[in-house]
Amino acid sequence: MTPNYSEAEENYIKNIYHLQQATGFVTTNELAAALRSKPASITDMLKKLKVKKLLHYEPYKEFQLSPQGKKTALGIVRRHRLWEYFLVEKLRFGWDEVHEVAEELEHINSKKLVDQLDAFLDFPRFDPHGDPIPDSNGKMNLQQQFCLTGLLLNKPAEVTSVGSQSSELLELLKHKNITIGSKVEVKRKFSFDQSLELELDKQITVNISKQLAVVLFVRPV
Amino acid sequence: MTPNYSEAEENYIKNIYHLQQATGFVTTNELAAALRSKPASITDMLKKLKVKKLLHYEPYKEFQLSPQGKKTALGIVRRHRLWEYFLVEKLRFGWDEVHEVAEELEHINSKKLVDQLDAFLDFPRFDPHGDPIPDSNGKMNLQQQFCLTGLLLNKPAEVTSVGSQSSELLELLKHKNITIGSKVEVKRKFSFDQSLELELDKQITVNISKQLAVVLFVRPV
DNA sequence: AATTTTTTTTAGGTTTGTCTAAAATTATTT
DNA sequence: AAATAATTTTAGACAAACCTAAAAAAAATT
Repeated sequence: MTPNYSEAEENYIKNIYHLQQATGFVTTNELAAALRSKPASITDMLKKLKVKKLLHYEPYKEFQLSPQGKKTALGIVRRHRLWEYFLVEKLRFGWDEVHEVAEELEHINSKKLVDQLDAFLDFPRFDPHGDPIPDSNGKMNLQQQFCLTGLLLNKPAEVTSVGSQSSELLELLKHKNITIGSKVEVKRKFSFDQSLELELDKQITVNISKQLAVVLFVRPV
Repeated sequence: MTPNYSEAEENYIKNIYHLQQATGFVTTNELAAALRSKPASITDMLKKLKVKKLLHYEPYKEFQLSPQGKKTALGIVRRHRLWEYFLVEKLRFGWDEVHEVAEELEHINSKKLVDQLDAFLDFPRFDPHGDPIPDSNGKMNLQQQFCLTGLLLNKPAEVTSVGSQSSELLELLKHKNITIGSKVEVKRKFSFDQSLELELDKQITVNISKQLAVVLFVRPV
């Protein structure tokens, strides 16, 4: 039925999928940065993915996943997020420790395994980072979430996801006591450096740099 | 600390471990058959495993795992059997469907993942095939089980494990309604073909060929 | 003990996925 | 529009893990 792809191919597909969310297209250099490899290696693989009809690609042009490629990507994202949910809910991982292990688990492509895991977890719709989990047909709940920088003053909201899993970011969030689910309200905006003063869980007040604000996503409550 | 080995290396180590249970030593041809690959490929890898100090090996001689290699093997076996237990107990897999998926899961070597999984499962001591699961130090419960051919007449016993996971064997067991945990009693032994007449679960009577009897293991009850 | 058979190793080749260095193309600047 | 800079591709190499065919060693036969 659906072919099986190598771990390397899957990593390319997954990263192209995430990168093309922004503008619909991805460049060789962008993808090389995301995969921490060299542009020459990217070109090699792009040609292979094109032959396998996973990618729309012409030399020297930007590229994007074909419908086939997108479907494959959604399968990988589904597996990744289900395993993250499992690790946090069942194996008591911290939500900031799951990423690496899920990167390995996501490559095990057994329909029975994944669907039974989904059922065992009671068909969760969002992973521990707040990102939606595709169902077995690849359908995802859209999120009515947006960037913290766009949140109006004194509007109560809830942190739903973070824009990166870098350990630097997670360290900072832990230190500031911000997690998925934290209740926040923007109290002041400083135009000098675009930093924000935030009220956290109706209690303490913290300051947030612009760099941090752009990677925090919230939903009004 | 402990190095990380490739999937291929782990498969070699695991198979050498199982094969050397019989006589303490393994030959190139034996291992090639077990891994469904060619003797020349085996030789290549043996040299690499020797360099990594996982294997005692001299050209043209039989070989066996070093203490390091055995420890590594026990880690792989632990992961394999824990995942098998998880698949059967939590994800409702049949005990005859778990092997392939567990072969993939076993290669994910994260101490936290494996130890938390172990805890989540309540530290099971035996996998669904009746084989003992090593603890986090590599210690296993010895089994007081023996081959069905050695079971005395009219001694009640319980099937604890099977000597192979071949689909042919599993098909036959399913047909005869024999599973791990079945209660059996040997009623007659026919010396002509060394077949056995068995009473199953105090109810029906079935006939078992010698070839089948040698791969069934039991424990007196 | 010499010959034949079997087992194991060596030599050389293939595929996948990576790399560096150089060439080609596209984009930007002057 | 020409020159420069940035991006992308090509060419050629490399490591891992496999293969086939031939050579070497060990085991079994006569």
